[in-house]
Amino acid sequence: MSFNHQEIEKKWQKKWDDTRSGIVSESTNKKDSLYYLIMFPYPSGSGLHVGHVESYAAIDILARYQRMKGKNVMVPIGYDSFGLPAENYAIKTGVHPSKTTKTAINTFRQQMKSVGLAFDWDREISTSDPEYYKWTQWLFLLFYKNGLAYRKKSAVNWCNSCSTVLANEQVVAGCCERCKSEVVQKDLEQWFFKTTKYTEDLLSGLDDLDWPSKIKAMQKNWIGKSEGTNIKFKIKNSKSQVEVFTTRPDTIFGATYIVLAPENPLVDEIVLKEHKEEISKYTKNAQKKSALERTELQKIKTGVFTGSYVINPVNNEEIPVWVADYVMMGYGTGAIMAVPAHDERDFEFAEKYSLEIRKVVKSDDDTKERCFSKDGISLNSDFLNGLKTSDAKKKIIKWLSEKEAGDSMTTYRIRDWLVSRQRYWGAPIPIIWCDKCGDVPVEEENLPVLLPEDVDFKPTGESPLVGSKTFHDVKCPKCGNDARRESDTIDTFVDSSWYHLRYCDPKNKKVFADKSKIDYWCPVDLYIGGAEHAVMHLLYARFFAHALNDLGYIKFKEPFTKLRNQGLILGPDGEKMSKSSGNVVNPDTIVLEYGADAIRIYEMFMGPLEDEKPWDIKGVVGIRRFLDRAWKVRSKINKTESDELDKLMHKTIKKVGDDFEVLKFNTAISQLMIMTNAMMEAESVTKKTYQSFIKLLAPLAPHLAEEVWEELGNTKSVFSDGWPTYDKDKLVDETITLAIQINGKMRATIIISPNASKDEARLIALDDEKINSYIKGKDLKEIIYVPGRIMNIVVK
RNA sequence: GGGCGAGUGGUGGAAUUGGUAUACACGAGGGACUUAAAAUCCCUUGGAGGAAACUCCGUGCGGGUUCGAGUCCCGCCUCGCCCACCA
Repeated sequence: MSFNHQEIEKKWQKKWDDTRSGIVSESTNKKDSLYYLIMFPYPSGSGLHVGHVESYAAIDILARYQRMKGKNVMVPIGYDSFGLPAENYAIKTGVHPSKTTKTAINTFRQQMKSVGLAFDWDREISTSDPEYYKWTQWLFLLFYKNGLAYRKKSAVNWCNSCSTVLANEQVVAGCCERCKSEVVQKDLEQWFFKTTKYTEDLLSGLDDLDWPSKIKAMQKNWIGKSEGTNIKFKIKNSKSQVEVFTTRPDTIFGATYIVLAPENPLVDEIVLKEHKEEISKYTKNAQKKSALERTELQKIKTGVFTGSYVINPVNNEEIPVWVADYVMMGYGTGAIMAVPAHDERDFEFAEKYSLEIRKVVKSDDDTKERCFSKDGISLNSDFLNGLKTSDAKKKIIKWLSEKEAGDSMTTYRIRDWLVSRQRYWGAPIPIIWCDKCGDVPVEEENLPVLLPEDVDFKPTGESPLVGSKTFHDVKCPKCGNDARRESDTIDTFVDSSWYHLRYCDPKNKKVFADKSKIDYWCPVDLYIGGAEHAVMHLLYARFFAHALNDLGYIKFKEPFTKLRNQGLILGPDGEKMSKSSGNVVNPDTIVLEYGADAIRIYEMFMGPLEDEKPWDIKGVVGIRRFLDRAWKVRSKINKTESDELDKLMHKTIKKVGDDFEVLKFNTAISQLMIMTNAMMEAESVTKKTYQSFIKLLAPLAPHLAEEVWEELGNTKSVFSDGWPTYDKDKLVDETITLAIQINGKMRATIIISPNASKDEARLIALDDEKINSYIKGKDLKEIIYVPGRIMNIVVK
């Protein structure tokens, strides 16, 4: 006999929807509040994925568990609904993104409800909703007014395929993070957020976070702090100087040439007439190259001599200045001093162009032909000779700074966040351009700046908003003259940088969220999502929190106290699920055939939450069998049960609770299976024990638990009756099997009290026939006894 | 090149953080029920040897520490992910 999951699910899902019991979270003065958050989904047309179900089920189970323990838990849900897929779909089909988005959201909601997720539906938000993006625009203006949003012309990443600029974080190995096509450099005037204002805070803030070390490392890596020295080389026959950045100032006596990045503004200034043509050809060519080409591995280094020389401050030597695209403008000062004897890249370049290679650091291994880039002892370096690299660095920095020829300098890889996009489906940037007044912010009472409907979606390199008749032309709020709106939209990563704040107070019309409500819920106690957001969303959201903290809007700097990444669920073939491989598992069909409880438990039972693991439909069948057995235990209910069963129940209560606390759902489920098997084997089970079991199962299998609970004669929800408690005395057994090792090898077991003394244990062990056969005729050297764990008899 | 992580049965994975390796589940084999199948229930299931009691081997490889190592240390191998001409 099997239970009818379809009927049960329909019944309880309706009941939960009607009563909203235990789901709606109020900010009260109750202290025990928890804020659990999952990274909200992009509502794609293909619907909910089994990967979504994994993290959502995990959060849902924890939330239900904590609510049973009396905590006030908020688990909100919403949709990251602005973005390119809907817009690209519109370009192809002509269907407006708002329409497809609405449909997709309805599908998502229905699917999430079908797996019994107890989200607080009253807090549902959607980033493309004007009620939401009004506040995205408001925050943009807040940043603008406080100097955290600014406009600047610079070389930016441009994706031809997406027809928009991209932030540095959205360029992966020279390609667009979204569409994987090549990214090129363009000189454009764009809007930026000043993330670099909080660089050090973003770095140090990582220390106290309970986040996977990998994500912390990635953020650290991305911020890319590098401590080195800025050295000034005077240009011969000029008042100007070249500033270079190096982490090895101790090798300055080995600097045999200088390299400028092609984009370095100094190039034009110092290049000699006879070299001008060649240089401009080279720099133009370099600019045309994509970031991918520039950084391509094994690339043959190229460069051109400028004709100019600089003076080395330590020995007044004249050093030639070259331009080469192996030096990047975006890092350090866009110029380096080349020390070919001690840097691989410089070595390669020097060999090619026959530049001097001068050794100034002694290596441990002189037989090596190639350059030596590790630390060693300085030589051929005048006053640095004989010093260890670390000491030489100190000495030269002191020397340079005294001569005002250089100083310590810290550089970072992180750049300000480019937030404008030349695309339609996003929040319009709330700025008005006036010929007289320049850029003027839209007044607060005129927010939101609504997305116009009368646009041609086709990207032209300009924002599609440019073509709108209703949108573009406005009066300047300052002077009243004819003006035009900024037509770019805001990067959708801005939308998702503050949604966790809006959840605290999603319907507020006066502020983005009431301060007291943010104080009550935030920061987020547990955040679950994919690791792919390591340096984009998570860094941006942290920046927002740091900025809003700085501006006095929130009390905390770090928005997500604890973070966990769910592992990827692979297809049955062990490959990443994708439409093209045809290995995508649709949760709907699983829910229909095996039930919502089965898919929830199966996804938790597959393995540790953070691991990558393949889908196996046989596993779902196994879980369904377990649920059927758990259901069938009802027929065993009687007045009595064995002591062993009672004890096992208490152990199970402890184990399941402990495992939930640390998100080890797989072992919690395994314990429930052990309990179920024991109940099925038992003569009878008391109602009390079975009810406790059902409560433990309830967070995992809420539908089944509610149904059984009601059948057992309870009138209120199983979730309203509290989490079972265990009796400590019942966790220990009167006797246990103790493993006996002889010389470290497991040889026998004895039955003994877990807290027997060493003498007692020794007596029993030495009385054992089998043990005796091993130690007969040998010298007993030592007996190691760990009560309740092991005894090791050492003989010779 | 740098950083992070992982290697345990046929498979997914357990192992109280140094104490009976392989819990739980899947799969496989055998049996019961059935006209038959499905479902369900019971038994077996790391490898090798043995009729059996039992013995030996066994957590990627090689060392080490320890009474005792999947777990700690040193040196390798393999795989995965992230970053990378970062000066």
